[in-house]
Amino acid sequence: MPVRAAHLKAIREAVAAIPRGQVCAYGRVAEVAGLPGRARLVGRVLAELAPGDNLPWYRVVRASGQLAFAPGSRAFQRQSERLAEEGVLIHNNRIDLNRYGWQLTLDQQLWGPPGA
DNA sequence: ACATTGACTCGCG
DNA sequence: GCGCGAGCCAATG
Repeated sequence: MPVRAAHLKAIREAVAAIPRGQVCAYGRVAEVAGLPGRARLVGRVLAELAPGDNLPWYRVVRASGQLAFAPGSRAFQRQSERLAEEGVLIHNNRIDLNRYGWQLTLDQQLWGPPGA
């Protein structure tokens, strides 16, 4: 298997799949992309996006709920704004993943995926 | 070829 | 919650 082009595509698709108004951790994006354990690769890909890229990069956050940028930095503010536009609010520099995290609903967790 | 550096994460104490 | 160490691995110097 090749190393890069395929991974890039998979990661972009995973990010694009994050629903509006929700966020997803780097590690989970990697998993969805079929690259478990490769959260840093996701970060690297996002770091190299062109300015006009449509990918919703701002929906990707740390597993802790914090943004990947230093609080107060320009990048941090940009991301905060984009998220706020979708109703994702940050308190004490972190996002409530139980509320905005892209994850299975409680029912799905308890009952398993439909049809399984 | 080696060392450092990240938009990361997890387990342990 | 925090610091540490260990994985992770492509890019950079």
